[in-house]
Amino acid sequence: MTEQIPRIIIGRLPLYLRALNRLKKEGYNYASSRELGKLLDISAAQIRKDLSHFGELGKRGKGYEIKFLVSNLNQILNTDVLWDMIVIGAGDLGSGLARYRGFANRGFKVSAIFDIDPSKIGKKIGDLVVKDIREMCDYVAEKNIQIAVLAIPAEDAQQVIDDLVEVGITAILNYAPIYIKTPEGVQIEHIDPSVHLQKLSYFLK
Amino acid sequence: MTEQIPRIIIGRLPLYLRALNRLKKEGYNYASSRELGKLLDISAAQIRKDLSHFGELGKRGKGYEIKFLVSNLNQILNTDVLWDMIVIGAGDLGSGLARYRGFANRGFKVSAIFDIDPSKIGKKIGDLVVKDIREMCDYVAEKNIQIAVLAIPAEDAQQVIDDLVEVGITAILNYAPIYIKTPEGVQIEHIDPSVHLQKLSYFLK
DNA sequence: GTAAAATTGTAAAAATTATCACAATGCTCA
DNA sequence: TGAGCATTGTGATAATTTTTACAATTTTAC
Repeated sequence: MTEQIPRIIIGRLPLYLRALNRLKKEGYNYASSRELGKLLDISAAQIRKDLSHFGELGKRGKGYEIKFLVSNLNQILNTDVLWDMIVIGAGDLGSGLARYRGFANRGFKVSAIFDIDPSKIGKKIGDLVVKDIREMCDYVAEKNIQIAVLAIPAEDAQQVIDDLVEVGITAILNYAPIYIKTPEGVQIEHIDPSVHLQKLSYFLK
Repeated sequence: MTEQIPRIIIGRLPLYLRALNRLKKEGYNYASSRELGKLLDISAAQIRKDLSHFGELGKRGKGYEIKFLVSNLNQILNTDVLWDMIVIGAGDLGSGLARYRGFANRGFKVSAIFDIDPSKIGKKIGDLVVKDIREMCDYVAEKNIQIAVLAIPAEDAQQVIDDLVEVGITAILNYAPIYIKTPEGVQIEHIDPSVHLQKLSYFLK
């Protein structure tokens, strides 16, 4: 890829993928940009333009062959393989993530979960056993893990991130309600339900 | 407010608020747009411009008085009151949300949790007891609830939303991995960890 | 086999969003 | 008290993102 694809476009690709997989499951073989747009509340032109960055993926007069487009999007997003992730924090959220069935068919797998609390270490969560956070760095280095999911209190987040980056983590999904500094080249996404709720409450009353 | 504030600006206000509250806790009384920007990785000019939509909230030469700005942002976002919310779905995620301590000081409170599964109904989660989903509509109508958090499988989401909107819900935080249609005036935000992870995995390898 | 309909891919235009640059103002400190 | 410093608020400008509009192409229906 010679040109740099804007991040805002990358952000929409997973939505296209999700919608396409749903249509596939419902038995469709083709989807037009108009149908897809209606399903996602995104303009058809935008979908076409977004996809056009990655080649001519559609068929004039017919639309996009779902299987083909799904395969292409998975390749673009690097989700044509299964990425091992670690979860840090075995509270309600971390446990939920470790047990979550929804990752597998999206390209991800929780391969270990860590906590600092001795009362949680050794506990079984789904197929996993909570490991001591002191084993975290060795685990990441040894298994060559690239993705970490942070489900720990805000005050511990920066230190843990620093440690993780040191041993090779390059992608972070952060549930701690705090902004975290990462070096160039380490990607981070934030999920804070309160932030979303506050966006919503602006419109209330 | 006569002019319409762009949604993208509204979306940043909760981040400002979160950073300001952190600074306040650390003992600061004033914050400049430059300091705030550094903390959030947002340009100082953008922060100033965003805030300028709501009046002259800063002091030249000094910065923004944190207490004053926090109070203003809370008023703008309607989080100067505590909103009762309901959570639908008492799985790992729903339970985690019901127990989550982080909502209270952000303006929200889980006031009830519902599930369809008889084995979950009646179970205690934190201070709450899981209610039968058949009571959901009456509860919303009677208590005048406006915010619902959806933590149920994708295939059930649209029907539940339709029911909720019918009885007066106007803001939805959706954890179901699916796009959902809502009528004009009903605001919705989506959280799907796989979508975030796929945005990250684009940059891997 | 042909005409009408459907749909993509994409240049150009429009709209939106972010940055720059600086006058205006208040603070700090000798 | 006044000079210098810091910082806001904001027009103007730049960059990015979205929409429009349509030629090119394929499919569909008769």
